Amino acid sequence: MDRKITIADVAEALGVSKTTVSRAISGKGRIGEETRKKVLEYIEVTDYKPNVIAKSLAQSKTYNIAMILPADCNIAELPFFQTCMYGACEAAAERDYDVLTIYTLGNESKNLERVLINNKIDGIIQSRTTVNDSISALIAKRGLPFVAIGTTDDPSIVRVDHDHRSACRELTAHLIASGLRRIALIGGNNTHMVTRNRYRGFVDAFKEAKISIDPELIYLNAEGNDNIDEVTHSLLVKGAECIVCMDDMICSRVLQKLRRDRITVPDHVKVASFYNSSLLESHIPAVTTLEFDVKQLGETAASVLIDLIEGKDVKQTTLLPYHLKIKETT
Amino acid sequence: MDRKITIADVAEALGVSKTTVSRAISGKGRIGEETRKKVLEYIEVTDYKPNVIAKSLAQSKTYNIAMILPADCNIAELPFFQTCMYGACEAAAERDYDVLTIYTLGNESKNLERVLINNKIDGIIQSRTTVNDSISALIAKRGLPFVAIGTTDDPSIVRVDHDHRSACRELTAHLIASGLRRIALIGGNNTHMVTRNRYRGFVDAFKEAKISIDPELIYLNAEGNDNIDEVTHSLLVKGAECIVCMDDMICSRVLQKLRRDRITVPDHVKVASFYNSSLLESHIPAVTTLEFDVKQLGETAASVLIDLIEGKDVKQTTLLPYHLKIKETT
DNA sequence: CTGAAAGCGCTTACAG
DNA sequence: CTGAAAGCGCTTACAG
Repeated sequence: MDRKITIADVAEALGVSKTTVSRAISGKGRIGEETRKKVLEYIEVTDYKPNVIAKSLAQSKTYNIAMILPADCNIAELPFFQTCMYGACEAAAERDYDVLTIYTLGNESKNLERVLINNKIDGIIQSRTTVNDSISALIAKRGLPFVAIGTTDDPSIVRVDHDHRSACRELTAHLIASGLRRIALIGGNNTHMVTRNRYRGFVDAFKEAKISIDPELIYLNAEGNDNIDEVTHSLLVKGAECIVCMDDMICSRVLQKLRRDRITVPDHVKVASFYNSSLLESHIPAVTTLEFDVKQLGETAASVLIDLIEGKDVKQTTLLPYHLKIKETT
Repeated sequence: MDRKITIADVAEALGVSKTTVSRAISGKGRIGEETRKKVLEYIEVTDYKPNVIAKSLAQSKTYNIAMILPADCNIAELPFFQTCMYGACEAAAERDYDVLTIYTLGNESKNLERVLINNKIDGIIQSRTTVNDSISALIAKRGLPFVAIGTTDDPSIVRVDHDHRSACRELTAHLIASGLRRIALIGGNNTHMVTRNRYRGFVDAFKEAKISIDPELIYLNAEGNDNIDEVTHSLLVKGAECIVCMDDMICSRVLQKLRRDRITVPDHVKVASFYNSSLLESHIPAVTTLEFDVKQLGETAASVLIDLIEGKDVKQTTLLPYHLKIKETT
């Protein structure tokens, strides 16, 4: 491979200064239309590509963003994070940024700190927010542009999310409207903000309908298969007419348990999920769920972050739409 | 945030040259023990961290590697890629490298090309190899250090993989040894090298046992749930005594189909899988599978790649071990 | 509108 | 063993 052509080569070949070439490329600073065209044409022909590292050093910018991913997510959450990541990469590439991945385990953040110290990124996307989020706090302290996917305690943090609360309210309201009263809820890890949001939406719908919730029918932090089996069983004993699952992992386990116990859906009991991943995709009967465009979520997060990095105005909160899919299980 | 301290600051504070400070940190070049200690101590106390971008420019190195991930993998493969990626990130961080993600869709590679052009990486890990891999070819042409996870056509490519062929041979041999003869095989996408390798191992075991394979019992490219249901059904009709599944997605679908049809495992038919993900984790009865340490695979790939980048000698092929888990389904 | 020059913060022959 | 200086390839006040 022959030596890469540099801005100096271009300048010399064209008989102009490096400054001029730089301006033609960046579009910053005054420059004659003639000159600009000449330069742009030449770099097009010669396929000159500026060295991003040199640009980084001169501008103190890396054109990299980081995505923080939980190393300890369960298998059902994987498609979410992966799709988010995919969307973020696509949107970043569109603006000539790359994304580097940082895994965090619980509140441990040594990899994040390494990357921050090494100045390898211009901004960060956090893919999941938790209660008392020490990771968010760490980033905020560094003053690096930062976007959280999800809900945060700290109102100053820019965030992007699906409108889980409204979505879950709407699904629940639909169930209530269809005559159901004893609606049970099984939710996952309650330190995740998303769990809390979904729960709030559930509560909202009951409040609006002026019906009180039977606390006996609410189970949060129901992780692990055995636990879910037990919960499902006891909900039926307590006369639940419908079981709403906060995620598809839970839902698919509930459906399995019901099938094993020969309890038919929707005849004996209705089932719905607050999420719609490929886990439930081909389930028969089709499951009533909420549908969110996760790739779009990742794209939006990256796009908002880059706006932030480039000093544009961004909304503090961007809420993405959802779709309610009413199917056979309810 | 006050201005970051630079190598010049350190040099000045210590009354030495930048050269000396640089040498103390990098360990390259002669330097007095006294001086080195003094410098190291000072940067320890002041928490000086060299600017990686400047280092990059001076050395034409980025301390970034890229991991190529398929954007179109199915949900059952996700844990594999994610765990691989996690392992790679951990191993890279250990040596102060970061990893940036590139998604490719089929043979499309515009994101890869962008990253190559921008000189943002020192090397690449490809997470899955296919037949006639145009991505590999593209990278090889650029002359960038490159490690493939999996098997490649091109023998010059450095690769890291689990020993799928031996593993599948051993599992199959075990089944044969336990008296089974009509052993069926259901495999996935046959343009993936891993599918071919597993198939070869299956064949190896039959050859060794001097038993011929009934081609009627072999199904490759069996993707999609409906397809797998049909295949399962027809295999039973053809008198299969055991169904070996090449991956857990297939296996879990086969088990589901058998359950629906009230066919008991292992009484009526035996079942085994060439892979062991959390998909099958809590299945009852427990499934006979092969076990691979995927995180270790990612770690090894990153570690070999960085060796390659740093000019160390690496083995052309690194094959990682496996474990055969004989359980109740056979 | 254009350019010479300094600067970003490192590394590394070269000389001593 | 140590240092002055040039260089990596850009950007950006500043001057004209």
